[in-house]
Amino acid sequence: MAKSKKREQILIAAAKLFRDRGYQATSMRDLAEAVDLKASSLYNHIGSKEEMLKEICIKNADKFTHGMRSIQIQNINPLEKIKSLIELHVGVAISDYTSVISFNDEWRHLTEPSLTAFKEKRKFYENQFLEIIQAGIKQSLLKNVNPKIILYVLLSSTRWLYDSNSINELTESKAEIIDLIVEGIIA
Amino acid sequence: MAKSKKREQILIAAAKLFRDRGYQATSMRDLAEAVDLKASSLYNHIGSKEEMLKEICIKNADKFTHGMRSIQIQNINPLEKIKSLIELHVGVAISDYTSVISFNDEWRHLTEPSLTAFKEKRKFYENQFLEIIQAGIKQSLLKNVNPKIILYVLLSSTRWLYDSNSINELTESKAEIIDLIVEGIIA
DNA sequence: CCTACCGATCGGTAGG
DNA sequence: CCTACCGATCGGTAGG
Repeated sequence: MAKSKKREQILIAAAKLFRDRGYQATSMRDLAEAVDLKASSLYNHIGSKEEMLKEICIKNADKFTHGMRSIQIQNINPLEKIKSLIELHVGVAISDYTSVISFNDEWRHLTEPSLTAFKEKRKFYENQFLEIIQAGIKQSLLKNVNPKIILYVLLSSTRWLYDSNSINELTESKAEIIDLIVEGIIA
Repeated sequence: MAKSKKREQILIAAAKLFRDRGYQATSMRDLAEAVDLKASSLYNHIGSKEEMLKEICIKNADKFTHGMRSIQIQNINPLEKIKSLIELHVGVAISDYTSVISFNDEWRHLTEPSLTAFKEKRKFYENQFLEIIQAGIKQSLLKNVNPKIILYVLLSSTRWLYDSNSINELTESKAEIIDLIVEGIIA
């Protein structure tokens, strides 16, 4: 097997273990076993345990950054942009639900300078999101509520998608999920 | 200091460390230092590291179970019950945001039989919640959407409250938060 | 409540 | 890619 292929396999197994047990509770020996290797052999493919976490976190952060960029340049109103952003979140969660949890919960185990780099990426994304919300309020498209509250409610409301065991049965419900979050639950 | 008082102090410090660093990344030596003790002395007050996690998780689970019970017996329609439940979630998060994160994220580090006991408590709560949602749909108070999706969106939409640094500035916004979740973000 | 210490396990390296 | 091994750290105990 090509070296990069094996590396890819290791990263996928790592993301899975990080999701199931958490970063700290995953040992390099666990990971080695999952890819049929001895622990020491992992280091022919990866630099360190943290390097894998960093790669998973940054890769996911970039998905959101790129999604944001392509939404921002569209000629649609802030409310439509928000709907697209929620769709982005649902889409990323569904397409790669093993690694998106590291992005959400395990990033705090990064050490400097990766930690700051990650947090800045995230902050940048949230600020862009916030600007869209503020524009939406200004145009009376959104309720005149503290924009940060709207942001946090929106960001968290898709956070069940990747630790639900029922993710498979729900992937076709994207439109319903967006509708619930945007328009509420009332009939 | 009375023995139970010190124990209480240890549990509060533990909840804080579990929230900030995660259960696995918190060592008994870290915890000891936080309460001005040597690691071995902790064991005069607590049985084990996991016992503390269990206590924190179960204590929080009980808050939700009790809240659910008092809401269920009220003579109000399903939609009003759901609003009360969201208020319960916001209230618990605000009143004890250091330990509610263990309840949400760190419980998976429990071992048997505590793990099953916890999961059953949680399942029971979710089932009760689900029944209220189903009744709401039946009475055409709620959108006719997969009730599980509604449940998960509701449960996750308050999950930002305890890892936000801005929790203090938002505690007065309880009504706005509930309104956003129930009625959506559109003006 | 402390000092002293236990076996187990950790991430990672040396050397081939 | 493996065997063999490193120092560090872990949760927890003995004994006073």
